[in-house]
Amino acid sequence: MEKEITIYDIAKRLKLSPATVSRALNDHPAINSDTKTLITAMARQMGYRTNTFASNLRRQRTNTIGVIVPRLNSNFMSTVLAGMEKVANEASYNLIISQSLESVKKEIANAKTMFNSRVDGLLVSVAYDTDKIDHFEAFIKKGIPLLFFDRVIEHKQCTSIVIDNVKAGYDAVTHLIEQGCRRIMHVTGNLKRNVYADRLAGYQQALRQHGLPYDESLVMVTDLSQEAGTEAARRIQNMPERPDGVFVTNDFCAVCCLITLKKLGFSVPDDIAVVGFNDDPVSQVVEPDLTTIHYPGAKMGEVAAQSLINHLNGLLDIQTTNKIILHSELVVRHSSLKSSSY
Amino acid sequence: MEKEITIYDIAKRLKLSPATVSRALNDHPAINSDTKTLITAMARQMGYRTNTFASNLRRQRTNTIGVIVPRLNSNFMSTVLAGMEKVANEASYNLIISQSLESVKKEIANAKTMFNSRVDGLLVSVAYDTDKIDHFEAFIKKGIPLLFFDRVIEHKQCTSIVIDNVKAGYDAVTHLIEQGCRRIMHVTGNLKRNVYADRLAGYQQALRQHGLPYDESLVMVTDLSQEAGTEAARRIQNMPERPDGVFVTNDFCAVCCLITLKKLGFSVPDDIAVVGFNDDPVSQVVEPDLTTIHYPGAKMGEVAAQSLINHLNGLLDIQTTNKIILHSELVVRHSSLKSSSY
DNA sequence: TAAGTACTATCAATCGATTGCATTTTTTGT
DNA sequence: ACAAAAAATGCAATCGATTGATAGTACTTA
Repeated sequence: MEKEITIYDIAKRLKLSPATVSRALNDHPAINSDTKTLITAMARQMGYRTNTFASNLRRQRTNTIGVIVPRLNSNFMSTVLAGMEKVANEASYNLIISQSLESVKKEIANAKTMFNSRVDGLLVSVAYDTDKIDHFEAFIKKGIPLLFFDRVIEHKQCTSIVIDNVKAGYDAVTHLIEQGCRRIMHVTGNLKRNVYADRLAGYQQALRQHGLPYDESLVMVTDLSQEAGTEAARRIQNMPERPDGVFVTNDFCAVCCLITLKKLGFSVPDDIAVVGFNDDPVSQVVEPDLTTIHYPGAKMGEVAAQSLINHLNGLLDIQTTNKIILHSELVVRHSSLKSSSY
Repeated sequence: MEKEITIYDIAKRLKLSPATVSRALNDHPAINSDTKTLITAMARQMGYRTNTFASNLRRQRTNTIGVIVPRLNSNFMSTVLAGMEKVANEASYNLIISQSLESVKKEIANAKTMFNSRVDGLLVSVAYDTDKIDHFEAFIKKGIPLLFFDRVIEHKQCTSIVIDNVKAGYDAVTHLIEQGCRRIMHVTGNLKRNVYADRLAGYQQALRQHGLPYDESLVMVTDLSQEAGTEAARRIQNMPERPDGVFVTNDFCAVCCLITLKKLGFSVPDDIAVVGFNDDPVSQVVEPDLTTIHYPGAKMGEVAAQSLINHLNGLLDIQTTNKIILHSELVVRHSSLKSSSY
């Protein structure tokens, strides 16, 4: 455990003032470039490392971005985080990540921690049942930029990063209709969440546009877990008028549904076509492989982090950009291609 | 943007000294409990939040744990991280996460950042081709606890958290042998990494113990990507003496191999049995579902974080516990059950 | 040559919480 | 009621970097 080197040590050694050393290390224009070279060299030689606290204390910023997500361990979310980490790292920001585990209560606690850790900005994808955002008010009041991604909550002071979920839902269902489906079931999540509400809207829009009736009993709100997928398949089996297509807003759930359907003797896609959402790797593994909506996770993470950082660096004002919509697209695979259309 | 409240503001308001306020807020025994109540109440009322930098600057610790992983977005890793986050959060530590993207160079950069951020401790799973750990020496020298998990590097000053990879490999291969396999291929990753080297050792041990020859040409070192799985299947097809079993040390890679094998006309498990590693969700989706080694990711994250935190709180000395081995087990599914044994 | 300009570098205050030591207040025992 | 012990509080230095104001130096320019 050697002693930590400070700018004072460097200053003393070079018979300069700490102020000069500080400025030199920060590449301040008022310092002679020879002096800078000298100081930088000495700093390296002495093994100096800047003390972030002292610096933060003085500057009142942390170079840290907080991230709150429902859960870390989903393919989609970890991909988003990977994208954020990449951008943040390149801009030399640190990322503090915490998960709400889909509970508002934990989300509130996490927000408080982030607030106390004085993150420079916050990236949030809200929990399953969050409906107020009082717990983020503190950030807004203090002018700490707050940016929602994927599961967003509309707020005039916050930017949100999303895909066009209405269009995605519309595309998925239109595709099913074009494959000849006339009775399409929709398995989705909590409709409080924009992502699910919008996809439902897209579903309805597609039906309407193709002259199909909207039957509320075909919409199944679940937690989109694997069990929910299995359950959906069972329910389909027990329906008097069975659907000939199903649009599930989560790949894993869709895959479980698909597998169960097969077990129950249905032929996919001929008896019933299946479309998922997210383009999770599993969608390529299941048989038949799953038609799904490709969701640009890494991109979303990158854009979110980059926008926030640009805002922090004064390059872009988040307040003015209220919404960023990323491109998503339907990936057609075999789970939805009825043989009649080959 | 309101002014930030400090202990000085509270002190002035209550006509006390900042020292007393500080002590009261930290529940110092020398402060009268009535005074404490008074101060706590006032702090809440005024909306005080502690300034972590000032505190850190003074105390020389950060309540932050650094984590360096190869990549965030794998099922296994995100599960580990979820476990870590849970424990850290409960102990009110923050987690700074960064990914090396399997490159030593990035790993070195990340380590430097972590060092400069003065994390209180570091949790590391090394990159694909890391072979020296000079970049962690700084931590060791400074007495900053360093703990490796999963992909570990032996070091007498560091604890490592692993599963018994030799045993896992042994179990997997023994199972294949018991199913009647006599010529077993092994698709694995860089043998510099303990996890792969150990599994290979287990593979060899199982062969030896059952009187089967070790044929080096059956061991295929790859990057364990999905393409590698496909490639492995192709190679199997082109072998003069085809194997009747394959042990792949990664589920996703195994699944791709399995699917390709099927496409090439092999019957799984009858022509060739497949065993994977990790118990990734995909292993239950593929058909036939994949026999694999269940790997306790969340547990590993929890144990790693908890050990580190205990050490930091002086409850446990990391130096003495040199290695923690978690339990893993073989999960038998249909990809390896030859019909003769039904 | 005096004054003006542009560079460089320094001074000293500041960010907010912590803590060893000193001081004041309260309690205890006689 | 008073000294001694115990409890509660205050003082002031400290952690290290930053920065506005200021001073010194060298070089121009009139």
